[in-house]
Amino acid sequence: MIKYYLKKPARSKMKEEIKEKIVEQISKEIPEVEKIKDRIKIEIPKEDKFGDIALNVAFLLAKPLKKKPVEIAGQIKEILEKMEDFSKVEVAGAGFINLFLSRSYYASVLKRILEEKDRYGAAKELNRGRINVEFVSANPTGPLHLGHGRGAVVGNVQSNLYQYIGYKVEREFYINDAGNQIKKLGESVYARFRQIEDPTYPFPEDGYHGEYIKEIAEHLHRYEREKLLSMVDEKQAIDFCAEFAKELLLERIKNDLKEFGVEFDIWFSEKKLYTSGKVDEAIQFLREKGLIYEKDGAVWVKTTMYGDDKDRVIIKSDGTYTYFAGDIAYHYDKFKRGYDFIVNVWGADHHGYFPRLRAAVMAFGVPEDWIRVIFIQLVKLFRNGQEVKMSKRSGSFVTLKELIEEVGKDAVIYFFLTKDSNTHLNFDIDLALKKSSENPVYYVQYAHARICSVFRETKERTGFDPEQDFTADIQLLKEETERVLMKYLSFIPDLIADAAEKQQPHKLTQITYQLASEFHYYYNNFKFITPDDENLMKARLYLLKAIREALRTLFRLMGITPVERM
RNA sequence: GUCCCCGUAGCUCAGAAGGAUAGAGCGCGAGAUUCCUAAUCUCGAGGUCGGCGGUUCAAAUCCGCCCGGGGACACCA
Repeated sequence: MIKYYLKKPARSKMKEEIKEKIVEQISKEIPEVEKIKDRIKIEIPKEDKFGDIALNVAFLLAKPLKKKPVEIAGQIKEILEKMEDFSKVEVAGAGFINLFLSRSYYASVLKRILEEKDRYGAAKELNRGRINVEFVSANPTGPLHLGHGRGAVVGNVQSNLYQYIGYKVEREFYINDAGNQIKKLGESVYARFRQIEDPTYPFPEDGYHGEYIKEIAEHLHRYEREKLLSMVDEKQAIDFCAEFAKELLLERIKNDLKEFGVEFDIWFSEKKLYTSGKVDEAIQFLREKGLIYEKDGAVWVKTTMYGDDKDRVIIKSDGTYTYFAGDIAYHYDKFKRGYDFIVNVWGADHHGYFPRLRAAVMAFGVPEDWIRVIFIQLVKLFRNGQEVKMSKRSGSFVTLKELIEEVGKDAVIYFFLTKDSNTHLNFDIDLALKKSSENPVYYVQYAHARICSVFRETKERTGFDPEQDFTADIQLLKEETERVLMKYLSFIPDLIADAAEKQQPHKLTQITYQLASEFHYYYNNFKFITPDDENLMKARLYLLKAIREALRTLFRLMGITPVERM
């Protein structure tokens, strides 16, 4: 699937700040550095022996200076060694410059984390722009299934991420309450209603088979039997069933999402688009721009003007609107609301639909990347190593609600975020239920609970309560593991911002897992409760407290519970 | 036919938008508990990054061609 994200690479704050400083120093002796400035990469090496930050500057200067990268690196090393942000500067490999951050730098990082708490690194003000994220948008014709759940998590977490980097986000659910699906819903419910008294009453061929349809029919039979049977016109009865079922199912959807921690600011009704004349308004707008014409008795829009393969019909020859017409009107409405950009979270099966919608939207006069789409691939459920086959048509499928009831909200969210939304996801129910390190959800939650446990134990044993505000001397944290932890903590805002800008919320699970893993290692190799060395104890607890806040920041973004006791 | 996505360890997948010896989890093999939670950790084996060219100091990553898998191309919603 195509990845539609911001074309500009992430400009993370910390890396940019460091880069500016470094370039400033180098340019004093090597002015050529200004020319290759944009290509300088501030990298966080995978291996700690390569330092906290790696620079590729020497490679970039090789050509203009006509010297070997290693020689240039040596020269730059001497310049950077004078800067106090770095405790050590090394030249390695063919010309990498590895920088080691100093303890005083880390002290400021930890302090900042404890001040910002579970909003570590988050934008203080939502002044970067106002955007709209539309997701789930399930037809109110049945319960939410796993695909919707994945879309809900991805849409919600991506919204959180946008807020983290400073956007004001409006979450929107588009209710497909017009058209054939709702009609089928009404027919299905009505047929089940009639079958209660007359089992031979025909069920519509492509109707909805789920048990919930029967339940609704039974409810109607109990409370609205006379009313429905007295309707002379069957169509009227079907409409009544449709309306009743739709409202009920929509309520259920809302409740399921709420329990899942997902809430919307706007519930937008498709039906209202038509009744309020917004479709005609949008078509009129396009007509004035000369993008509308008639052919073969239908009305077409010239989407080819904006990169679509072919023009598209918006009013069929029978006079009714196509679904596309509704979508154009819907997006015209969003356009008029004045967002800086909008994001749509769609099932991957709508992939081919994107160019045409983008074309229509571009006709409104917005740039190409004003509309962005995140595609959600299929979720397959596995139990006992076997795929749990799902079919909505036959009515045999596991709903989102059932899955949450079985494995818990946190596991569902976490598992939905383990892979790029763009790739197929295998959901292993057995793994999600395991209470061991194999289960990543337990693993990360346990890290948090463990820190809480250490704090409780500290208070118990020493009388010192780490939950209170206190200060510590970070210089005492001399272990390699501690340095690695502080380094990782310092880069977390960059990593989150990166995930936000690339629209890859699944990176949050990776960031979280890595932090948890590093902490577990620390726990297993060092003692934190050391009353005979109170200063060291406080320094370590101070670090633990920062780790806990960073975990909480990540949990908060994902919507996962920071469990204090397990 | 046109277009899009994918191909990395036995399996599931990462790979900080071109960097150092390609990583993790599971699985496999070997170990650790008088201990703040073993719901944890340590070590090891395992690779032609689908193939062939190209771009450059440097390619799993960018470009071209080929092979294999999946998907999209409605006056459906």
